[in-house]
Amino acid sequence: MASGPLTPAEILEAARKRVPGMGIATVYRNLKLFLRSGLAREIALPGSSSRYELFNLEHHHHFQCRDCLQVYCLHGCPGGLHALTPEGFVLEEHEIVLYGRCAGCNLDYKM
Amino acid sequence: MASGPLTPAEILEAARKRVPGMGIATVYRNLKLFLRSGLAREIALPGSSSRYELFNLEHHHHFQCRDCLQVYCLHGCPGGLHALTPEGFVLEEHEIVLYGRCAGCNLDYKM
DNA sequence: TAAAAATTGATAATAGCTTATCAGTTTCAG
DNA sequence: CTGAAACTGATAAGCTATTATCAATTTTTA
Repeated sequence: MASGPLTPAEILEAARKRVPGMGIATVYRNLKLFLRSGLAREIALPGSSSRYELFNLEHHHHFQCRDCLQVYCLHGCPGGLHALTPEGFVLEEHEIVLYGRCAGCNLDYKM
Repeated sequence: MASGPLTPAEILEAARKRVPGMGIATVYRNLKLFLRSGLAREIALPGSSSRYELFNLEHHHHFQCRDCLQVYCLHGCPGGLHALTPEGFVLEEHEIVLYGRCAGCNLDYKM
């Protein structure tokens, strides 16, 4: 299980550990099917190409380390987002991304 | 004042109302300066190119309409994000994006 | 005001990601 | 088996967004 959503290139790299010789086209092809059928969703972050994750996971959010750029899944959700929604708007979904420094990079920094 | 963060193309379009003949290169050039000096920040959303907004605004978040794709600024912040941050991680910033239907599109839908 | 430096718009070039193509292979129904 | 349909990997092609280039113009400096 991945620690967070993956870019197509990362998906390819991971898949090749089980299916050596897989091509990037297959990744994009299946990704598109997964997205269309609602099995996966796209997470866009500044500075890199979109990442994707399976949509059968518990509702959660993400943390990107400013140092190693790794994206981690978090547990839980602060809630209270309806309070931000303007009059007349309908809130359907939301995405929260935290930015900072992960434990590993934070440690490196101190040494 | 814009209702939300703009793509480079939208920035160009807006700027040309005041400075006709401005080129896209100038937009990117100045955007890069703004970003480097911390005057502007980048908002990435799935499906479109990054949007940018001035960073001298009150802390706030965004709402994208699934219908017209317009991005709106919201007021306020739910807080409580430190509770999501794993042990050993350092939280520096965060971004919240709500998705749904804006008042205008919601109205159209009902008619 | 003259020369140097900085900025501009147009557009060519680049870069990166995504899709299309195609021949070879696999799957599967009959 | 057997033929049709679906799928595959490699790679060419396409597409967008961004950057580099360059001559012309504007601004700055002394």
